[in-house]
Amino acid sequence: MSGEGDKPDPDFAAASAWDLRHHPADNSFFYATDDYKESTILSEFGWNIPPDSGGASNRHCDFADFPPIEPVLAPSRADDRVAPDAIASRMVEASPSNPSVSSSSSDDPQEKSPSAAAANPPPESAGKTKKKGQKRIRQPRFAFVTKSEVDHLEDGYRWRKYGQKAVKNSPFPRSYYRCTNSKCMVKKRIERSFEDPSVVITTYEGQHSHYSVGYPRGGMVTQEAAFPTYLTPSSNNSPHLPYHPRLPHPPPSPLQPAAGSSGGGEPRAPPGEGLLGDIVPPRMRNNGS
DNA sequence: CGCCTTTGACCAGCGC
DNA sequence: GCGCTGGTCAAAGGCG
Repeated sequence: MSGEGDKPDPDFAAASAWDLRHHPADNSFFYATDDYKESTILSEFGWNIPPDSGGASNRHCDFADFPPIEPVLAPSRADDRVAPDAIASRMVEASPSNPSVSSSSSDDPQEKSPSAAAANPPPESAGKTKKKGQKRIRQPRFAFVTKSEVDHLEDGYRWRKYGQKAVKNSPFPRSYYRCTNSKCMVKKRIERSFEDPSVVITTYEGQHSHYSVGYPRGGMVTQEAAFPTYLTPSSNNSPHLPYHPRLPHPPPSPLQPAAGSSGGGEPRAPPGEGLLGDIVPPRMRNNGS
């Protein structure tokens, strides 16, 4: 990372239309843009965003084509006061080739601690993760910056809100959600950017341990049932019928923030709302400096 | 009745 | 050691 913070990343320089956004509360970085060439740029990040997505404010992406989710940004609070440039440098470290990053998962030494069972417990104990005296561990995290009027974006999974906190330096509270699947430990945080209230920052943590969407009342729902209408990336102008993420076979897949889906997600989402739009990938590619 | 959100309290980690 | 902040728990209430 040395030196990365004081000179522009070639990729960043090329992507002049990108707007660096720093999420101070979590110390995460995002690149947001309205330029359609982002798809090309995103591909370099390992994200496959459909080029034609019907407008910057209602964009979807095909997460199913994503490579295995890589760890992320979001260093701990300890870095809160680090200058943005320095943080950007840390992001470079947050790559597979730099497992030293705190957010790394599989090789996180903390997983060997007793608390590992708490944060990554066996299925039968999922849901009751935190006990007094047990240490928290960080699952791999990554975030999306989306432009949406609603905070909670449909992503194909069902979530249960378990907390809300006021965020320092932000007038908007942060909401904490947990996957309702008892075997799934995935969490996500949702908050609005204090810089741009129209921007929703969704941070996923962990990997879904189940294949499809959640389990709506009445039993498990298959993907086909959950997504009766399949919209291709190029035809997803309708906000009512989100693009169906193509889930890989077989499961489980890496944490996949299935783009806009409504089936097993929240009970409902107002038409035109709650869909992942204007998605911006976290910068987690090693820029190979 | 079951699931969900809300909300205050509690805990852990970190900086000073 | 203290204070701050993020993250989580769990009870209570609401809703379909």
